[in-house]
Formats: sequence, C-alpha cells, structure tokens
Amino acid sequence: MSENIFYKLRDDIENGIVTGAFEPGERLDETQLATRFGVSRTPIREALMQLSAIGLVEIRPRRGAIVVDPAPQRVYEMFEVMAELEGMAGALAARRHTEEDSAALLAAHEKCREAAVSEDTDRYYYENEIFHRAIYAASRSGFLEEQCTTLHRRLRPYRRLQLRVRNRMKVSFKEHGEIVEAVLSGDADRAREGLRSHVAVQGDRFGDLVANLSNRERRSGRLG
Amino acid sequence: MSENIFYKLRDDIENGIVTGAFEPGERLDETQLATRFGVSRTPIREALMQLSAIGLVEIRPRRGAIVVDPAPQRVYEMFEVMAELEGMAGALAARRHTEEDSAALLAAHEKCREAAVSEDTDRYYYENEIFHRAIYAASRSGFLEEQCTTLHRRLRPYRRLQLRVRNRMKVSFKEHGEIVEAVLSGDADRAREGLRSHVAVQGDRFGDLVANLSNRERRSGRLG
DNA sequence: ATCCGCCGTCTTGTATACAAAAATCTTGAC
DNA sequence: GTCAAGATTTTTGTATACAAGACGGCGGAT
Repeated sequence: MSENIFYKLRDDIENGIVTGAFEPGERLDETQLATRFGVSRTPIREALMQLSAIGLVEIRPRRGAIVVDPAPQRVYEMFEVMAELEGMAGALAARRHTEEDSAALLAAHEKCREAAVSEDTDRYYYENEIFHRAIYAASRSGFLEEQCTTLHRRLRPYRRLQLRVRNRMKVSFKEHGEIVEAVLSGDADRAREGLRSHVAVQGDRFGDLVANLSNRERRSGRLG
Repeated sequence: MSENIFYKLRDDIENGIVTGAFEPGERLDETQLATRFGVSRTPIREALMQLSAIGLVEIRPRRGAIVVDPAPQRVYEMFEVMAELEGMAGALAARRHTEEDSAALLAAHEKCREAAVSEDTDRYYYENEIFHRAIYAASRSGFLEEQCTTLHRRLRPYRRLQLRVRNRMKVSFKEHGEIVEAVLSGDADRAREGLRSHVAVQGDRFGDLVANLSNRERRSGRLG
C-alpha cells in the first residue's frame, strides 16, 4: 500500500486547501511540507505541480508555491460557469436517468430533508454534496460529471460560507425538491432552469458572497 | 532566460500531444524524453505530473505515463460540454462585448472568409481558432475564457479531422456569420444557439467523428 | 510444443546533493 | 535614526543516486 505517495500528498494538500487549513495566499514551503508528511521534497513538488495545473496553487518561478486567492470577480465567474454546467447536467439527467439514478437521487434528497429539518448545516452541507453528485451521475456523461465534480470541489469553501446565510438551507432544500421533480418527470428545460438558478449567485446572494469574501480577507490580515 | 525548464517542457510535450506527434496510447519514457530535451528526469517528471492533472496523460503507478486515448464516447461527451460552454460564452459576449471585442471579432471573421474562399483548410483551421478565442474574450469572463481555451485545445486533433469533411469549412464559415450577427446585435439567445449547434457534434457529423476515430485506431495498430 | 515460474534487466519512485536565485540580516554611511 | 549595500542564510530548481517493482527471456515441467 506504499504506492505512489504523490497521489496521497496531492489529495491531502488539495483537501487542506478546499477545507481552509491552508489559507488563500498562504505560502506552501516545500521543506516544511516534506518534514510534516515525512517524505522528501521530490514527491511534494510533484504534488504541487499537479495542483498548479488545476489552478489550486500558483507557482511563482524561484519564489515558491502559494494557495491561489481568487478575486471576488473570479469567484463569481466560477459560480456562473458552475451554474451553467449544473443546468446542463440536470437537462441531460432528465432525459437519460436510469432506475438506479432515480433511486440514488431520491435517497440523497431524503437525507437532505433530514438534515434540513434538524437544522444541521454541517450535515446538510455534506448531504447536499451527495445530492449534486447524484445529478452529475444521472447525466450519464462521464466527462461532464468530472468537470462538475472538480469545479464543485473548488467552490467548496465559498459554498460552505453561503449555507450559513439565514434561511439559505431551507430555501436550498425547497429548490432541490423542484429539481428532483423536474428530473424524474423528464422535463429537461425545467431541470436545467432549476439547477441554474439554484447554483447561480444572484441578487442578495451576490452581496452575501462578496461580504463573506472580504471578511475572510480582513481576517487573514491582508487588504486595507 | 533559463528559468523554469518544466514550463517549457510541459508546453512542448502538450503540443506534441495535441498535434499528434505523440500518438494516443503512446508510452512516454522519462529517460528517453530527458535525453531528447537534454535535461534530467526531474523536470520531465514535473511536466508529466502537470499534464496528468489536466487529463492529457495518464500515469499508471510504476508503469509510466501514456498519452490518454479517450474512447469515442468520451470524445463525444467533450464536444457536448464544449458546445454548452461556447454557447454560454456567446450569450455573455452578446450582452457584454466592448468596442474592441467587436473589432477583434469582425477582423477574425474576415480572416476566416479569406481562408474559406481560398479553400485553405489549414489556414481556416488556424483562423477559426482565433475567431473562437475572440468570442471567449468578448464574454468578459476570465474563468470561462480559460475553461473554453483549455477544452478547445484538447479537442484540437478531432476538430482538425472534422474540417476535412467535405464542405464542412464553408458551412462553418456561414455559421460564423450568423454568430457574429447575433453577438453584435446583442441577441444572447441566438448567439447561444448559434454557437451551441456550431460546435455540437450532431447528425452526420457524429458518424464522421466516429469514422475518423476508428480510422486512427486502425492506423496505429490497436483494435481488431 | 506450450505454459509456468525464476532470474536478470530496465524503469519508476523517492531521497539526496548541489548550484543559483531570493530573502534576510548586518553593517556602515549620511 | 534611517536607508542602502554587501554578506549570509534560506529556498528553489535541477541533477544524480539508489531501492524496489515491472517486464522480458530462459529453462524446466507437463
């Protein structure tokens, strides 16, 4: 089981980034990481190279790697694309879902309900992820599923912040219900629209997002 | 100027892959590449790690890297997603394009016309790429532009094959005209639809694609 | 003759070494 | 006291070394 340390390292560091253990803008010292994980610098560098290729860290020549810190504008753009891709997944899912897809989607929806009624945001956050994954899978497009999963993962920290907003969880669950209905009844257009607006950062939510982002920046002591 | 060899190596190898110098399924020997580029294995490995992260090569533990060889199904799915993203870029471009965007788009369109009337598929292939980049830029979404550029690049070899199909170039140019008109007149829906159907692999084109893919496979001596 | 297993070779994965650039500290001048 | 230039330390980028797994060939058994 000692196969390919750099895979594990990549996942560990990526996880640290999307969960916030490594903060945006933080410098990732190779030697330090090497000691921490008990390996040499070589596999650490290989992991960082992979993360830089998917845009999670930035490698500045001769000056080391830092966790990327996207501007609010950029985060908004990422949600914009995510909304479109999820809408597409919903439309495809409505047309192509199998029996197992339906079962998985309903099961995930039920878990979300439990989390929502018990007002457990952490649990809802977790079950919500499974719900969305069920949609991607039901699209029956492996490539789309991959793209969605990757982007979903990268937006994790921001989504988590968003859920904390008052009432967002209940609204979210209600939207899920409409999405489930549209997908199961094979209504591609409604599924697309449902998911697009569910994911998009519109109206008040845009303000919430920007506010959260600047809070974070103030906390980590950059920005005036 | 001897800074960061692995960037150059990554671009060189990536280029070799999308232009077909390295064939799908081909094994990329680290030592061999190192000798060829006159460097040690270390930067070669770092370049391969990056390419594996974006899905261009596959690293099998202890068995080296190979150029990924997506199944026809997967290539179709990639075009499907590309169509959606380009449609989105078109819709955003229609709403957000600036004066410079219009100028760039018209200029690119004119170059495509020249290539089309002189029936120069190679040149059209090149100008077409610039045309599509102009759309991405006009969307005024840096993230979307990046996603589109990356995917466009990965689909390069297949697009090139497609252009060779009889009359495809002239049809393509005509579709460009409609897209330009929709974008410049600010008609987001028409721009989206125009680009979606322009990029999508539908009807006859699906058969052409599959035929081309299996030709390639037969040529490289795999498959029965 | 064919198939299985063993041994040697080759290749990968990780560690270490070393040079060069960047960051930091020190010292001296104003 | 502050700033700048040089020296020192740290850190990155690349090369090399070495161990362990994968591949291929050879020989023996059936």
